[in-house]
This record gives sequence, structure tokens and C-alpha cells, in this order.
Amino acid sequence: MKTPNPARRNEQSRRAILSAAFDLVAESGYAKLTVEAIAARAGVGKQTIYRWWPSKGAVFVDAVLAVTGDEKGHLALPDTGDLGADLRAVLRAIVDEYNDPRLDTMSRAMTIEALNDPGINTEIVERIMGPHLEATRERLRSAQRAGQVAEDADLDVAVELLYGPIYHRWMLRTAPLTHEYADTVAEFALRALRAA
Amino acid sequence: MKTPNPARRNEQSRRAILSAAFDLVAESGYAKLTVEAIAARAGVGKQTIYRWWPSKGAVFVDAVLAVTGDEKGHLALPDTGDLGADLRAVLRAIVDEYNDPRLDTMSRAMTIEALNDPGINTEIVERIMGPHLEATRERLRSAQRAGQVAEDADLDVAVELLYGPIYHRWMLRTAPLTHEYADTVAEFALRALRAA
Amino acid sequence: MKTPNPARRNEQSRRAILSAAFDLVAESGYAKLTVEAIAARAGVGKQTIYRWWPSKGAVFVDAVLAVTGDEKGHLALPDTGDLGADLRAVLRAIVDEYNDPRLDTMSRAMTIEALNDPGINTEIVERIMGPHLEATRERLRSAQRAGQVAEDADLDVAVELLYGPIYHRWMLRTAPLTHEYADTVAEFALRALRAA
Amino acid sequence: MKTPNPARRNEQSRRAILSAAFDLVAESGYAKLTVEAIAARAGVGKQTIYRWWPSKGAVFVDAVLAVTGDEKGHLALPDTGDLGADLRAVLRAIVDEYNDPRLDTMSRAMTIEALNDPGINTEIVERIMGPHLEATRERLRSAQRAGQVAEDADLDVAVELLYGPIYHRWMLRTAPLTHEYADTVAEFALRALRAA
DNA sequence: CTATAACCGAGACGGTACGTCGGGTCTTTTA
DNA sequence: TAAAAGACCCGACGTACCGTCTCGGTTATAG
Repeated sequence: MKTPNPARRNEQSRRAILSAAFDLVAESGYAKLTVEAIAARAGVGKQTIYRWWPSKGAVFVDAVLAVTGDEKGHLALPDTGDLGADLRAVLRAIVDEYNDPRLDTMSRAMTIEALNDPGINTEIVERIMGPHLEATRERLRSAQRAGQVAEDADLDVAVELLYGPIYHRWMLRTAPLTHEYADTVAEFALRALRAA
Repeated sequence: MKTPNPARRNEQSRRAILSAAFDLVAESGYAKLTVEAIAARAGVGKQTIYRWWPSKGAVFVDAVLAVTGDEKGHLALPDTGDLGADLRAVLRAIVDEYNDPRLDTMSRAMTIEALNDPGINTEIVERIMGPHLEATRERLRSAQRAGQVAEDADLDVAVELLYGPIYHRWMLRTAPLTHEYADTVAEFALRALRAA
Repeated sequence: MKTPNPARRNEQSRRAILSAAFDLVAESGYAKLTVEAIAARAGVGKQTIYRWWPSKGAVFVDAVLAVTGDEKGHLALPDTGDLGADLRAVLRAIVDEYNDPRLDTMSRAMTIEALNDPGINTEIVERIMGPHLEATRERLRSAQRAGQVAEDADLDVAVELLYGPIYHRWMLRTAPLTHEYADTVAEFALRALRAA
Repeated sequence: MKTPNPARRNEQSRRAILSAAFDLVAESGYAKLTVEAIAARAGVGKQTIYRWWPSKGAVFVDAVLAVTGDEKGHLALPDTGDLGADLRAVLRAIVDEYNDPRLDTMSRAMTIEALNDPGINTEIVERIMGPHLEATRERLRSAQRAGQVAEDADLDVAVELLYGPIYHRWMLRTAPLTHEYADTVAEFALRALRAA
């Protein structure tokens, strides 16, 4: 296998491919995404896709990252001093995202890809979830300093306490994701975390 | 489309198909599961599969259910009176299951199917997760009666508080699933749920 | 490689494939003949072609044979007793065939296939040229009996003496193929063959 | 389209391309000859090939000519006064060439090219066959002067009478090309041509 | 004796066709 | 008369080459 020279890469084609992949999933769902369709929509030869990505899943993840990545910066969670309010705000925002059909579709597609390919899973977790989880830990650390969270609380578990329930309900569709539900989860988490 | 007569169904073929599907996933992973491979392995015509199942996903889910379903009965959670001990025992058992490579593979395959097809998702949730979640709620209800859990606690959320973090960590592979971790989750949940 | 069962072969598809191949060459030339085009024109899956033929060349040869083969029966050369007249008639007929653009195209395409694949060459020679050459030898044998051709003349070479010059001129396009030319070749051959 | 300046042409590249093309056919057969393979083997950019040749066929023909062309000069046929002996010698030499696997491969490849492209056919005929045919005609003219060949014999047809049978047998592989066969052909031709 | 244009190696690009795999349907043969 | 066997149409796969098109780098005349 000869590795291509990235310096010579056609930036225009790269962008056309990513946006074609993204749009196709948005329009027809991930199951109908094919490399040929991406190539056709992007006005590109199939080989140009295979030259730079190992699979259609990788293309799709890159496409989502290209869109998501633009939103860099507003990663830090609000820190009003009122931990409960801040957590409720974050969980409600997440619930809103999952309720957006577009984002719902994309997220489930990403999840399928992550399940099929551990490498893609790593990439997704590191580049998308990771920063968000770290921002959440940072907020909790701040709360620890303020004495609102037990000093010895394991913050890795703490974030899972916050996001795990919502993720569970979203994945399994066991019940609707509402703001009220977000508040309940936040309330439970607060109780679990607060200093004795 | 003609609906076949279930009475005339060949039970031997049915079983051969289900066990072929199950074994193929166990051996080569879900991605390589094909209807043709199932038919060949089961010594069955493809049409016999399409006659009774709408998709390979449905076959696979049925196959898992056929295996899982045999374990009926021991669904009730232990109730020693010590809620903390009981929850730790349950979460440790779940962690063990996720750490079993065979079950891990099957669970991820099921998850992909559920993501691809809402109908299959419903079936999985109702027939596999449902009874388990209900058993957990039942144990928590018992704890409520014993005054160990707040009377007004939303038990639907409570079970997500228990299983959500573990599910989150398993799905995203963010960190290993250990007994210690199970204990930590149980501990947090207990604090969140206990009566003020 | 599993060999398919000829008994189950779809006769309609077979015919559609052969006539599609033939027509495509007649319309656009052999260089533009592709398996995909044959499949599309015949309303057939590519696999159905690959199942029964090893290459597009084999399909094409079969197609020509299907057309040519129908003309069975009039293989015997005329035998008026006048060998010279009979040979002139045959060579003129051959010259006419080579001058028909349709047949010219087909013949050159066949020749390319024969050059690329010795197996196809054998098939062409045996099924198309062979009977014709044998018929010619038979006419010459008759002439030997009549004392018009030397008894010890090698008839295998004799037919090459008749057809070789025309074939040479046709293949290399060194000069036009006319009836006059056919007569000249026949005249030379007669002189070469006649009993001393 | 801009025509490049031949003065600036890299002679080293030209030679590398021709010999790469020749060697590749000798090693793997004409069917596997590709422009990319030639470029790679010659250590040359593809564009350098397309700049100077219109097709891979043209490259190959040039390659053969470059090799063949070196043998210039010995084109004249032997003229010992014994026409029969001279013709037998020439036909035997031709038979030997066709029996050399290397030359056989090259000749068939050239023939395919000639069939595919009339322009190449012309070039081959004029530059390779032409001089040889003319030399043969010249020898026959000499024989006419010596009264060994009929004065009114059409010499264009005469050379075809000599080479046509061999060409026919070589192309169709109907029988082996032996010296004995060459002698037989020469004998027939002599009889056909001699003055009455 | 530069400089500026050309050719050159390299190889990415938009395409076409390849030969294969598998999906889901339809037909023929066997028990 | 259902089921096995498997041929069929179809769509997509990932690969091989096509012929075109930049990219620097290197000659090699023309100023």
C-alpha cells in the first residue's frame, strides 16, 4: 500500500466529499449511505475517497467532526456558582439536542459506526465526547473547591451519573426525554455528589 | 404477498437457522453475518429464511432471544434487606456480563440492530431489558416500603441512575468496567435515592 | 469455484445476452464492447454473464456462432465439374463477405479474440473455419478423382494456397479485394495444383 | 493542444519507455501491457508517454520498430539464380521466425494493434512488411527476366501466394509450421508462377 | 551568464469498467 | 406441497487503468 502525499491533496474535493456524506445521511438516513452515492454527489471519483479514508464510516465521522468542530470554544460549562442550576441547564441542552431529529439521526449513525469499528469509537470519544466530558469534570472540580461536591467523589463516575441516565433512555427509547426528566436526573446527581 | 401457514412450519429448520445465526456472530462477528451464510450453515434454502423473518436482524434477535429466553425465572433481584449489598451484587453481575467477550459481542450486535430498526429496538427492550428493569424497580419499591428509598423517588429514573452509568461506560469504552466501579455506582445511587 | 447447473439455465437470458453482444459490436465496434453494456442491453445481471462465460470474448464468439451456426447445410462447395469455375465462385463469395462492412467488423473482432486467447482461437477455427476448409478439401478430392488435381498434392496446403492470399490481403489491407483478384488467385492455384 | 518541441525531447526517457514496453510484453504478454506499467518500469511520468505517443499501441509498435529497425540492410533476398532454392530459404527463415516464441508473441501483439487501429496497421505494413514484400517482388522480377516466371504474372499476387499460406497457418494455428511445409508452399508457388 | 520557458518525475484527479458479494425474488426438483 | 437448492436481477463493493491536470525540479536555449 502506497500512502498518498497529503500536500497534494485537493481541498475542494475533500470538502465536497464531507458535505456530500453529511447531507446524504441527513436526507436518506445512514443505512442508505454508500461510497458511490457520496462520490456521485460530490462530483468525485470513488478512488479519491478510498485514497484518503479507509471506509465510508470514517468519511461520515470526519463529516460530522467537520461540522461539529466548527463550534469549538463554547465548551466550558456555565459556572454561575449555583451548581444545581448549571447542571440542569446542561442536561436540558443535551435533551434538546437528542430531541432534534437531525442530531438524533446523526448520533445514532455515529453510534453504529463506533460499534462496528473500535478505531472509530476511539476517535469519536476522544474528539467529540472527550472535550465535553472534561468540561463537565472541570465544572465539578470547581464545585468541589466550593464545597458543594464531596472532596473524595470520583469525578469520572460523576459525569457518568449525569449523562448515563439520559444516554440510556435515549438509546433504548424507553421513555421521552423531557426537561422535567433532565431536572430529575440533575437533582439525583446533586444528592449523590454533595458533601456529606 | 402470501402469509405462510405457521402450523406447517418446519421446527427443525427454524432451530437450525437460529443456532446458525447465533454461532456465526459468535465466530466471526456481526458484520460478517449474511443471510446466505446462515442458510448455508443451517442447510436451508434462503427462501425459508425470508418466509419467516423480515431481515437478518430479526433472525439474529430471535436467535439471541432463543438462547436468553431459556434462563427465564431467575429474574427477581435478591432481596436480603440490605439494599446496598443487593445493588452491588446486581451491578457486579452486569459488569461481569459485559466483560464476557461473547456477551459483549452479542450485546453490541443487538444494539446495532436496535439502532437500525425501531421495531427491533422495541422488541429487544420489551423482551430482554424490560423484565430486568421491572425486577429492579420491584426491588426498589420494596426498599421504599422499608424506608430506605425516598417515597417520592421516580423509580423509572432510579433504574437509569443504576444502569445508565455502566451502559455509558460500556458503550463508549471510556474506562474499564470493574467490580470497584460497580460498587462506586451503587454507592452514588444509594445516596441519591435514600430518604432525606 | 462452483460450477452452475446448466439444466436450470434461463434460455431467454442466454439469448438476450448473445444478441446484445452481437448488436453492440455491430453498432459501436468491438473495442467498446463491455460486459456491463451487454448486461444492461440484455436486461440481465452481470453475474449471469460471469456465471456462464469466462470472458466477454467468449460471449462474443458464442454470439457470432449463434448467428453463423444457423446457416448450416450449404457448406458443400459447388461441384459443376469445372474446377476453375467452382473455385472462382467460392473465392469471389469470400471476397464479397470480407467487403461487407458488417462481416468485416465481426471477423476482425473474432481475430482479436483468437489472438488473445488460444482457447477461443481453437473454438473459432474448429467451429467456423474448420467445416469450410473441410468442404474445400472435399471439392479438391473430387477434382483429384477427376484427374484435374495432382494425385500427390497435399490438400491441407492446397486450401491455404486458395485462402491464404486473400486472408493475407484482407488482414494487412495491402490492396483492395476484388473479384478480379479472386480470379487471379484461383488461376494461380489451379496451375499449382493441376496434375503434371 | 500544444505540440511539444522535439528538440527538447529527453532521449534517455524515450529509450527507457520503448524498452520498458518491449520487455513488459515479452515478460507478461500484450494483454497486461498498460501505460502505467510502462511509466513505472521506465521510471518516467505518464505524461511523458502521452506527450509523445497517442496510445500504448503506438508506443509498442515504436518499440518493436526500434528493435527491428536495427537490422536494416539485409533486406534483399538471396539471388543465387536458383529461384526454387532461394524461395525455400526465405520461407524456411520466416517459418523459423514464427516458431520463435518471442517473435511469435510480438507478432501477435502487433497484429492486435493493427486490427484495432488502421493507422497503426498502415505504419506496420509500410515500415515492416512493406520493405520485405518489395524485396520479394524484386527477386521475382529478376526471375521474370531470367524467364523462370511468367512475364504477365501479377507479382503483388505472387508474393501473397508465397506468404499467404504461411500467414494463414500461423494466424489460425491450424497446423505446425515446419521446413517441410515451407518447401511445399515454395513448390506450389513455383508451379503457379512459372512460364507456361 | 543569467532567466525563463520547456520538459521531466511524480502522482492526485474525475471517470469507466472490472469481477465479486450479497440482497431479496422466483423457479425447478426432491421428499 | 413445503422446503432444498440455486439461478436470477440488481446495487454496491473495492481495484485497476485511463487520460488529464497540477506540482516542484532540472535542463537548455535566448536575452
